[in-house]
Amino acid sequence: MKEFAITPQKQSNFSQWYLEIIKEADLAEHSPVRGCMIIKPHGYGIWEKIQEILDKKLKETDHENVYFPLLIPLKFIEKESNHIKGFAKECAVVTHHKLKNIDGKLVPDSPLEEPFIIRPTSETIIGNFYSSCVKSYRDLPIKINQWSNVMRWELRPRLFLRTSEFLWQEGHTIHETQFEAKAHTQTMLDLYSNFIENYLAIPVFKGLKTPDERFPGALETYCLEAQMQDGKALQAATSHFLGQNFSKAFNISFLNRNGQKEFAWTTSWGISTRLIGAIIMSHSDNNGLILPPLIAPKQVVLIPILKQKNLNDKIISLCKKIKTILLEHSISSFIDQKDENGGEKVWKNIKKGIPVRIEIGPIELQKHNVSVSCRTWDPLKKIELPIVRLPDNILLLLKNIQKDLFQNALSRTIKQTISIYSLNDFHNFFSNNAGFAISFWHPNANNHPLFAKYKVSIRCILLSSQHEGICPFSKQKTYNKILIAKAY
RNA sequence: CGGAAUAUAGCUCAGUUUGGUAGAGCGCUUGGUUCGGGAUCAAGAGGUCGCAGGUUCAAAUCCUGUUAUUCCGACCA
Repeated sequence: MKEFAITPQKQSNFSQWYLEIIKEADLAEHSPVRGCMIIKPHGYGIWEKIQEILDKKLKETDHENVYFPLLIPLKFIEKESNHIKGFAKECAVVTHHKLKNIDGKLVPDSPLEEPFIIRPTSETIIGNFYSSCVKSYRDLPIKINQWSNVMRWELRPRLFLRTSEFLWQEGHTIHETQFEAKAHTQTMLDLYSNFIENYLAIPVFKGLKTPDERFPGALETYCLEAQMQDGKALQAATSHFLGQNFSKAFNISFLNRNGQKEFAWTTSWGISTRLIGAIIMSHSDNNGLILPPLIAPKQVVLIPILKQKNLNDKIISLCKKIKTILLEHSISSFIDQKDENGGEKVWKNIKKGIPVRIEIGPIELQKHNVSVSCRTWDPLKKIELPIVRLPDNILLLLKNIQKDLFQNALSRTIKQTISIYSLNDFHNFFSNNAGFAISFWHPNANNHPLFAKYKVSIRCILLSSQHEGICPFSKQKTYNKILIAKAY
């Protein structure tokens, strides 16, 4: 037996380990198109769970789903100057509308009078539409959401973390007042952090992006930053307060309660398939993927052990019965009936990160027991559970796995996060450690050369800071604290 | 988009220096013995060597171009 299922181990080569997890857990593959991935059933199943849970939360908070076109007229992007600056460099452009056959080769034909871009985000096309819908304060607020794909031409793609095409959810809201819009930006940030911590079991820091890292066209960009097992930061969600920038660019105006014309206040916010990368890099080990039960497409795998032909039918029907009983308790499961060697089958399910494994063979049949193992345990450890009250016990195990994964990720994050108060601390920490440093910071502080030296950046200005201190970069008094880290 | 490395069977790789009939292990198929921790024996299938040109009697091997992947940088969610 191999010592570990995954080679290389995460301690020796984290990025290769990450790619190996994706391969061994059968989540996704490269496609013939550079930067675009094929998301396979197990990987897409995780995305569907994310969609299912988040979609419900969005609807509970009075958002409605819509769909806008993939193609956006070029002139829309030109209307907001910061927006152009941010996205012009990474837009795929559609310039022709048919193909011509020349000596067996197809070449683009019939240029479009006005080219389209493939959406990198939809603020512009949505803004354009709502300019004609919004007439009165009575029309507001408008709270919509879109599940879609977007394209941002990437120079260095990585599966799930940075692909040219990715799947996401983009919410857009239009409000009567600045106060309401700002509050909504915060509400969505909170909704995301609850979702990511409680379902994906990933602890996050809430923060505000510095002007350099802001969404192009936003007045404020809020974010959630999570620490991966290698100590690097991954932005897990964003929420933007767009002020009146887009409403002015697209003329979203209304008559207010005093009968005066006013520009609306807008927000946008999103999460993407990148979260799947965050799940992998937060929880997985050298035996493969580990999925938090609340996000696992299948929470339980039932493995029939077919040794004696006369008992096989009984074992299979017991598996089916247990599957039904589990489903009645909202536990998703599947029977792995593939004709494979038992050990190999077990390892495949370990690598895929299925939270709970149940084995049922002649012994279990006789004892009215099942053998149960959790993905977070040693692969060899098994316990016996009676079939009566099985769902309650499984629910408890799933709950414990979910809790343990969050606790592990949290204690690791805490362990790899320190407060620094001087340039010397900065130097000492990053020359020896991977992780997060928290420091006082004054907005007037210049970009200090230490950031470049250690290839770290300001991930965000933390929302939680309350006390006054001295910024080590500018020596000025400040209430701001920043999170400093290497970033994905 | 700059720098470096790689591309040969489903996977991991040898063969390239010195041009001469395409190799191994694992996996796959079939049959046997097995099966409660990545089994084993036997037989078999499977590749115009990333792609396009060029040199040559002859190219996986030499030359030019190109594409993809991995890592580093710049850029970004």
